[in-house]
Amino acid sequence: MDKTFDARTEEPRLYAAWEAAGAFAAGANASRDETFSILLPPPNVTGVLHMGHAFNQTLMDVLIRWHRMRGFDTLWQPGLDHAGIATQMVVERELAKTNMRRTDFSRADFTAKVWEWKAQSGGTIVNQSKALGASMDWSRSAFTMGGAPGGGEAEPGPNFHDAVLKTFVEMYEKGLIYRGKRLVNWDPHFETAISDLEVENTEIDGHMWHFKYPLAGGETYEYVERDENGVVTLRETRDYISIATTRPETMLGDGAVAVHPSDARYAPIVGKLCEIPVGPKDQRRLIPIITDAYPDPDFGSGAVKITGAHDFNDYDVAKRGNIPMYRLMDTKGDMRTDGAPYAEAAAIAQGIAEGKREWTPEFIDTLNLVPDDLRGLHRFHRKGHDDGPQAREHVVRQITEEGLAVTVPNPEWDTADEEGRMGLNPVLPLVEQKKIMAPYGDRSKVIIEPMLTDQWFVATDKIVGPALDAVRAGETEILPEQHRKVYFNWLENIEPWCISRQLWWGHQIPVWYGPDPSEPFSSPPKFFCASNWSDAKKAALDLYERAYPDSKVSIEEFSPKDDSSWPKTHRDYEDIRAMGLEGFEELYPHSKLEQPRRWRFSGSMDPRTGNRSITIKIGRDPDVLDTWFSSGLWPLGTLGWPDDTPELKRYYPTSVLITGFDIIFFWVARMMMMQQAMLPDSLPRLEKIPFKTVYVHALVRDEKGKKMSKSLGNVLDPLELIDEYGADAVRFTLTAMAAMGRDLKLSVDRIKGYRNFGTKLWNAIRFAEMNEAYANGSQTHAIRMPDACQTANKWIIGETARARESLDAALGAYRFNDAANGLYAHVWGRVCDWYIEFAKPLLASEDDEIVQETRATMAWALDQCLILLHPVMPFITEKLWGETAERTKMLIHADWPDYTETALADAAADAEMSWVINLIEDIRSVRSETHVPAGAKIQLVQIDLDADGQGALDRNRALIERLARIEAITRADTPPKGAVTIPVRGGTFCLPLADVIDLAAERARLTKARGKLDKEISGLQAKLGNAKFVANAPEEVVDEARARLEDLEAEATKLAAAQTRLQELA
RNA sequence: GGGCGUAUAGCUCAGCGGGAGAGCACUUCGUUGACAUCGAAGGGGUCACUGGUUCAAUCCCAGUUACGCCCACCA
Repeated sequence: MDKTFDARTEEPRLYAAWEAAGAFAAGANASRDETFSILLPPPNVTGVLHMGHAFNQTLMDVLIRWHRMRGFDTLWQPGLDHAGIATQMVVERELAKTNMRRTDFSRADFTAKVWEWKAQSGGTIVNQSKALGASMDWSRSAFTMGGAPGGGEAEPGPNFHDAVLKTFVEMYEKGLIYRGKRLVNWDPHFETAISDLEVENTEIDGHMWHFKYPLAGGETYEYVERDENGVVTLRETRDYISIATTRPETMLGDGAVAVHPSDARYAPIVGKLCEIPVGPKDQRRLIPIITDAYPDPDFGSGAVKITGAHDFNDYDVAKRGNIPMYRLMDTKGDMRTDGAPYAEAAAIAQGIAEGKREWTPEFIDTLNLVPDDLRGLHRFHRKGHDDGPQAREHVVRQITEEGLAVTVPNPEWDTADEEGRMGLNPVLPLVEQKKIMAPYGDRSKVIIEPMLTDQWFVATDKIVGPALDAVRAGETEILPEQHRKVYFNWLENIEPWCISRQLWWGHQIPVWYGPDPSEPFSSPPKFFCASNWSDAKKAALDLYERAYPDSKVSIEEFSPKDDSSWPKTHRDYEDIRAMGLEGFEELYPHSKLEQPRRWRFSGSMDPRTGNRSITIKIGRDPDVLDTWFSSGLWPLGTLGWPDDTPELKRYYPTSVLITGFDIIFFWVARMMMMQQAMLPDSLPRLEKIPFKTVYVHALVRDEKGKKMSKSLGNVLDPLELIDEYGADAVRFTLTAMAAMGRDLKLSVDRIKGYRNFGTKLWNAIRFAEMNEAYANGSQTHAIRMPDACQTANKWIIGETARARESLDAALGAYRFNDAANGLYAHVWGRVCDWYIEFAKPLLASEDDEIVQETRATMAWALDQCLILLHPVMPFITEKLWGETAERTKMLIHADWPDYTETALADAAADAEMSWVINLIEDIRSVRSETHVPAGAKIQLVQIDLDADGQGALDRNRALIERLARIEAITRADTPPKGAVTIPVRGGTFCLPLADVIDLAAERARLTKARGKLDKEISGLQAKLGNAKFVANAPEEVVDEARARLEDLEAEATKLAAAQTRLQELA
């Protein structure tokens, strides 16, 4: 055997052997009925393996391998997530390299490109997981877009597409999914809505501007400010109301100014109109001053402008107060360019404000209240763009120039002399530099714009109940427990989930739109929700035939050439208007197309027969579903649902989900809701819940505790680490550091240390090989636990049983760090440090029985190490397993032991070996402290010894002599002069070191030892002297203290005697 | 603003009601035929602070301080 394990060449070979043997397949090595199943949280197709994956896959693999060896019917279900935005982004970036954009392609052509990309470079992460040793059942690999159009036959795994559409349709039919115009988070970069969870709030340096909204008609009022005691601190006549804002560009869409009902300062002007101070002077809009509970009188001026279409708070206020809302921006977040010129739009809005006409939701999109000079500009100036001032900057400038900014005195004005004041302004506009929280898209890193658009939502409040109940009842256990609270907190306050995305890559929403028969040319549309075209068509035909009994109805699919954006831009709107109504006006003269439609309604009447025929084109919603909607179906979808597959019966509910805390909301909570919503009510609750346990692991950080990130350059690449130290070392490190509930700081030193641990094991086996422990005369003997006589052999058998029990207990409780550390301590600290050393003299024995027994014990004990270590360090252990003997099974399928400490441990042997170990350690310690050369052999003198001690000494003489480097053990009645005393349980030993001993050093040693002993003795005495302790403490605690005191006192006596002798010597 | 968490050896962290632990680092010694990716011995801690509960507190409770993280709409 070589001196070390060559991980780089051996690991891939071993992995290939496992794969070739089908060792990972579901049910492989199953010898009992119980199942154990884990779903891999599907990595993004775009993904590469990072430390987080390595960590979470290691933990899963440990559990899977452990259960597989225990004979469970295991399934580790792998797969990939199509990752809508992320993937589309990657492919668009690729296209950008050749100066192409997504919109240069048709939707079908673009998605074909994505599929192509997926086939080429998607899923590299799969092979990377293999390097880690992950034993997933690759034959069952799933994909969240599996079965979707464009994927082709090559796409393996279950038909996820069918499952997703079925889910949508069912949820729609049950009223769990609805469409509505609501304020959503809009990503202007990707031009899509995103969910609340995809928004990251980040603190940035912002400004707060203060502007004056003049009262209509130059009206004035007494503005009075008072302190807490009601004393007037400011009184002035004002003709304006002061507003603070961080987003001046949204002023254009204001519908009102709100103050708190209790705010006395503004009471005189509530109900009056004020003017938005932007736009052409003669077309300024007037808006009402209203009251609402939302404004905080103590913040800013206490007055808030209400822009319902671009702010979540304002949206609520506007809905409460029926305040008009106007969308100001297009899908890119630029100021709108569509619709009528400003003058026309403003006049209509003015009519609404004055109560002359009613505001309807249609105005949100049809009225463009952006002044002509600002149309087409960006919302605000973007850092790093050299395109000058944008809407925000212009608004601020215009207001300031007009003198409508709230001002503060210019500090320079006061200090300047008269001449210096030339060209200075006595006052400056009030602009506060302020930290503000800005919403960013988690992928685009662009500021999110709240936008009023039509989207699809899941009525989460209707499906959240079972997800909460399952955890509350403990039917799903969340570990560590602190995450339960986080889970509850989020679910108890859950908001509707926006699931539509204006992307191309994803599951297209299975809803077709058609006209309402009573109002075929105006909104709202009729929905035909069906999982395929023919069902949708059938539903449409059914509806329209009933609606138009006199006509012959035919249904066709509407397919616009370009359905790239939704909602439609102005240009699309014009196009559609131009396409006209195809000759049906006579029948429905009131029709007026005001909005883009995804349907066509046309008809004709034969003037001779009077027969009417109607053609209706219904069009499919171009949007796709949020990726998390499909990954939310991961448990059912991967197992073949909606078909009633054997896998579904067998492996659902799954045993444990291992995932990071960052996706508890995104994924875990949604899976908990969706599986239970989709499984039939007739199923027992426990059979609907997707996981018995959710183990939430912490974050892997760098060694300084920083989050690993590309921009910081502190990313540790698991593949590089595996290449350098081997997968086993990386796995062991991650397992050993996986203490529940705490982030782990990963350092290369630690990995190196565990690589050394592998080498240690390797060399222990090498030693056994050299000593023919495994050979035993025949090539293929079975390695069985021997019936040992030698104390050391009995002892290691008991220790092994202990190690197995505590390992199983640790893994059973997901205490991975305890599992790894226990293994480390057993293999290195007990087997290598002590047992192999003990075995050396035994193997050198002239008694062949002792030699054979020791060989057999060693082979067995080391075999157990291989078995117990295998889940954590699969490669090196499998290699050694094959190296040492001809085996009937690979280690990956070896039987996990079930022996117990009770059955195997021998208390007498344990006591004896700990006596021996203590003696050896004491002798070594004295040798080292008295500077006896390490190589020198010395005498050991036994002074007195009780029967147990004598027996232990006699039985282990060879071990003690070898490990403590003792020349010979002799007896004496009294310690020789100058000897160093070594008290042991039941006796005293001496090391006659008169010629080498340093009296002063020995005196110091004894004094120190006494000091330590005395301190502990007096502590124990005080404790035992306390009547309350004796009365109240459990009996065994008191007994233990007494016994310990006795031991310590005996030792102290011996040390005292040694001190006296030393004194006499001097 | 709400919630959660963490403070233990120089560093990274276990432990968590009855004797302060591990790995790394450090010091000294060591070519004892498994292993220098090693072995042996050792130094190093008022277990953040203040109170409380208890016969007993690093551990439980309350508060303080410091540092993290998550959620949230203060214009």
